[in-house]
Amino acid sequence: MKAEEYLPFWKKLTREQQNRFAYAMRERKAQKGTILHNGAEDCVGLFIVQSGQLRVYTISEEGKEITLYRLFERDICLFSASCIMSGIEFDLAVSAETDAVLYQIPPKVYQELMRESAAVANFTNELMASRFSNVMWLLDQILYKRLDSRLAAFLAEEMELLGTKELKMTHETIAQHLGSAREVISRMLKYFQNEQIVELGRNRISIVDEAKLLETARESLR
Amino acid sequence: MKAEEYLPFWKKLTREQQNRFAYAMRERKAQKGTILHNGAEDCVGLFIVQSGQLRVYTISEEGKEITLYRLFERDICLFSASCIMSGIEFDLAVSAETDAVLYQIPPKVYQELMRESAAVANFTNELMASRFSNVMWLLDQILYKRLDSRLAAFLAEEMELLGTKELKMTHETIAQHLGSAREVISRMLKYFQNEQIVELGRNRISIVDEAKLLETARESLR
DNA sequence: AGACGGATGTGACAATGTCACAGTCAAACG
DNA sequence: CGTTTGACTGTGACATTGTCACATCCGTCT
Repeated sequence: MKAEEYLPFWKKLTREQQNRFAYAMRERKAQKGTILHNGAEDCVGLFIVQSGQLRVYTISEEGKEITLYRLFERDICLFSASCIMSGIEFDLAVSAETDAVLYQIPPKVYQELMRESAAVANFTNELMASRFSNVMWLLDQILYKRLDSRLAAFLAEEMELLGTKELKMTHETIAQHLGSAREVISRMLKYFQNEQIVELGRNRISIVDEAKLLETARESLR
Repeated sequence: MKAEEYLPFWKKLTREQQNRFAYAMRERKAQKGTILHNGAEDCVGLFIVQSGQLRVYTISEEGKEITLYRLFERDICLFSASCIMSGIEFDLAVSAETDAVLYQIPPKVYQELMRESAAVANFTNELMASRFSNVMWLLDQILYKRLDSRLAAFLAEEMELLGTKELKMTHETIAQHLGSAREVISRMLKYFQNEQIVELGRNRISIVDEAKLLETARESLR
């Protein structure tokens, strides 16, 4: 395991701390769809994403979801260890959007190091600030952007991530990403189809006119 | 100045660090309405609220506002020093909602201490986690609560804070707190008036039926 | 081929936001 | 003491998004 590549504070740890860290760290494979963390009660510890893609999201009491942000290779998932961070009073869920390989660090080990080392604590700070930034960005989107624009942006992002114009996903899934309702997404996609931006099939959305999609993602402020 | 009362990490600082901190700290008085911080460019440093009440909010390009959270006595305003926190990529504004007295800590001094002391860094962490929690709470409100419920809750909170049932504020101001539009708030207040929950006047909202107000704040999930 | 279940389509209506403009009140001024 | 001015509030029409209740469709498994 080459933890040091992922952790900028590595060099500032003592040899003993490095050993403790390395000794506690485990590799974990997760299949696509696995729920890695759900709510405050389970406290699996930090994840470092070695490969694959995670989705961090919230679920309301009624079961409505919205994606807060995603994590990719080299990203670190802080909130799967939210129990060790005092001050956090909200629940997130984390799932594997693709098959993924993770390094897992037990919460207690990380917590200890954070208390001992200013470098680790400051790193954790930066990490939290990044996630905070992601959520603030989302808040802006929700408050000030139209849904058609957000939908277009989402489709463009998926296209980018998957490297294909043929997206295999249901309208319901998209609604859960955007925090909207299936019917609304369905209508909007149908509208996109009329505009020749996409072509629709069961469980399939093909981007036909990428330029127009990006245009839609950009325009239409509320 | 009794900074130590406000700062749980105080006892973990060396005498020299304590001196540096105390020497750099200044008292600052701010009149109601003063904008203490706006955007990433100005970096005044941390505030500790000695008395009064601050409002932390965002403004969109079009000028729409929404209140993220408020700070009261003994609270610490982190984002007025957002420049020293790497990882933060969003802009907030902070204003004094009442006349206020603050302790002000220069960004560089705090940054230095954060790098040196794990206690300071961990404290900063907790602080950020708290603010993050506030924003997550707000996100939940926006996504899953009806506006009438949020409005009722806001009026109840104001009543509580000011210790009076006679609120002096404009519909526009309320809209800015809730991230809504003036017309919508006006209509909703008028509805509240019909329901004998409030009584309205120019620049004045009197809570008539507190029980009903609280009821409205509680019920009506989306 | 038929049945089943997940996925999508649709209409009606509710909630909120937007726009344009009208009315109204209170402080300030002459 | 009346008028004026600007801020505040009211209102209708319409756009956007969410909700609900069903209908329909498509692919897979018998």
